[in-house]
Amino acid sequence: MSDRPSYYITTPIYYVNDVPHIGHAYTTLACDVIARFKRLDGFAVKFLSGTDEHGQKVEKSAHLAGVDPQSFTDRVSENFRALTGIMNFSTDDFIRTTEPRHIAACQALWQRLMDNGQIYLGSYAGWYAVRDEAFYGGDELTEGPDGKKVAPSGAECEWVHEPSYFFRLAAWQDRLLDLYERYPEFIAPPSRRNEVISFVKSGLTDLSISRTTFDWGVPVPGDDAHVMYVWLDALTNYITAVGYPTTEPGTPYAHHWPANLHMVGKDILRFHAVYWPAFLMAADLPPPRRVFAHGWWTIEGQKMSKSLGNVIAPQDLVSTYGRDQTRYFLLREVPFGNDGDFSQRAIVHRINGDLANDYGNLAQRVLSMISKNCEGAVPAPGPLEDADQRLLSAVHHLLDDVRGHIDQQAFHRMLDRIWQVIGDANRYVDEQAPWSLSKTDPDRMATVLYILAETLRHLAILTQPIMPDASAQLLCQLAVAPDGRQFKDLGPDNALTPGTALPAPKGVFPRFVEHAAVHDTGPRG
RNA sequence: CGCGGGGUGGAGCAGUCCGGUAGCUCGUCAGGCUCAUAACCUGAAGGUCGUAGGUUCAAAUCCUACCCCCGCAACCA
Repeated sequence: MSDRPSYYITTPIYYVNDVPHIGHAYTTLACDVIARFKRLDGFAVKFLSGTDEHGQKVEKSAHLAGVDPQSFTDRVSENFRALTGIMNFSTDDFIRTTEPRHIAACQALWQRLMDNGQIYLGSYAGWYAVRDEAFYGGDELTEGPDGKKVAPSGAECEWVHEPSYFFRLAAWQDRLLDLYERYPEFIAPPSRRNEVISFVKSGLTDLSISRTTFDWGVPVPGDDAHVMYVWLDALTNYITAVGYPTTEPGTPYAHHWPANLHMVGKDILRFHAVYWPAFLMAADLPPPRRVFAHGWWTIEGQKMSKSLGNVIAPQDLVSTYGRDQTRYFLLREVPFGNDGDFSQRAIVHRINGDLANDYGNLAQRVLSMISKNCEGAVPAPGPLEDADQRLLSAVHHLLDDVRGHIDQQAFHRMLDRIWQVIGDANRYVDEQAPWSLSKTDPDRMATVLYILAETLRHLAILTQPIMPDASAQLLCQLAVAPDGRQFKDLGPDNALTPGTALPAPKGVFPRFVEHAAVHDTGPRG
C-alpha cells in the first residue's frame, strides 16, 4: 500500500432502473472534484461509484423487458458507467452489487451481525408497497378506486405476511446519538444533521432486513428462502470495494476504511446516517467519517420530471455547453447543500461572465502580451514592487483557503475565493498597464508579465479539479510540465523559469453565443 | 395545529448558529483604458433586511405572534 494518507470518497450506488440525469451527474461530479483535489494534494485517493442492481423492481423490469435480471442489469448499468466519460470523472472503481465480491461481502457482514446477536428471525405482517420497497401502517393508507390500498406515495400496497430477519436497530439509538454528539462533522450540512438527530430521538424500531417474496437479491447465509433487504445490500458496497471481509493490516480495507466521505442526495441521508453506522457498529466496524447530503436541481424553475419532459441528460449539457463549463456551473451556481435551479440563462451567464470574461480573458490578455512582447518566452522578472508582492502573496495563500472549503464541501466558496484572485489579477493588469510599459520600461513590463504568468500558473493548478481540460490547456500554454502540476508545486519554489519558450496562446473559455431566440434548455429525453 | 423550504436594493443570493457601521454577483447609469474573448478597471444610483411586538446600550441576526410565497402522484441525485 501507499505511504500517503488515504482519502476514500464514495458516490451512492445508483439504482440501475433509472436513466442517468443531471442529478446523478451532480452527485458524482462533487465527488470527482474532491477526489481530484485530494490526489493533487498528495493523498492516496480511492474514488468509488457504482450501481445498485438488486430488488423486486429490477426483477420486474427485467421480466417486462423479457430478459433475465442479470442480463438486464448488465445492460443498464452501462448507462451509469458511461457518465465517467461524458463528465470526465476520475472514478477508480465502479462497483455493481451483482458482482461476486459484493455478494461475498454482504454475506460476511450478515454472518458477523448474526454472530454478534444483532439479527433475529421474526415475522412481518403489514401493508407493503413493491414500488416503494417499503411497509406502511394501516392508518397511512387510503383506498383506491379499485378498492386497493394505496400508500401516501400513491403506490399500491398489498398485505403481506412473511417471515423476516430483523436487525436490532432499536438497541442502537443511544449509541447513534452519541456518535452524532461526539462527531458533529459526521452529518452535513448542519440542518440535515438536526433532522437526523430528531428522527433518531423520536425512537427507532428494529429493521426488517430480509424478504422471501422475491429472489433477486443476495441470499441470506444459511436460509435460502430469504434474500437481503436492498438497503443492507446496497450500503455494504462501500466496504466491499475495499475488500471486506479481508481486513488485515496491509489490505485495502486497512488502508482506506473508514471512508472519509459518503456523498448522497438528501433523499437517502437517513439510510447513510442512521442505518449504515448502526450496521457497522453492530459488526464492530468503524462508521464512516462524514456523510454529506446535497440538494436538488429544478429545471427552469420547475421540478424535474419525466412527465414534464424536462429531465436533462448529462450528455446534452456537455454537448451544448462544454464539459468543463457544465462542471463549473453546477458547482458554482448553488451553495453546495442547497437546492438550486438550472436555467439556460444562468449557465450562459456563468460561462460568459466568470469563465470567458474573468478567467479566460485574463489568461488571454497576459499570454498574448507575453507572446508579442517577450519573444514568446517566460519573461525575466526584475526587482519586485509592493503591488507585485501583494498579488503574489494573495496567490500563494490561495491553497490554504481553498483546501478549507473543499474539506467542508463548499465548492461555491472555493470558486468564489479563486475568483477573488482572478479579480485581483485583472485589476493588477489595469493598474500596471504593461502595454504602456512596453514602450517606457520594458524591464518593468517583464516583471509585471512574469508576476501575471505565475498567477496564472497557480490559478490553473488550482482549477484542475473543477475544470481538468481547460486547466491543462492553460498549463500547457505556460509550459508547465505534466509532473509539475501538483499542489506541492505551488508557491515560489517551482516558479516558472524565465526564458522558457511558450506555445502560441489560444483562448480556453470561448464565449457562449446564443443563436436563436427559440433555444430550449436542453433536448427532451 | 401535516411536513419541508423561503421572504434582504431591479434580478439572483450571502450574511442569521457565535447580535455591533447591510455585502456579493448580475443588471442600470456615468467615466477610464485599449493589452485582451464587444472583454478589463473605476465610480454612482438603488434596500426602514415580510409584518407587529419584545429582550438589549445595540437585532437582518435572539424571543413571541402573525402574514405571504413555493414544493409535497410518479420518476428521482
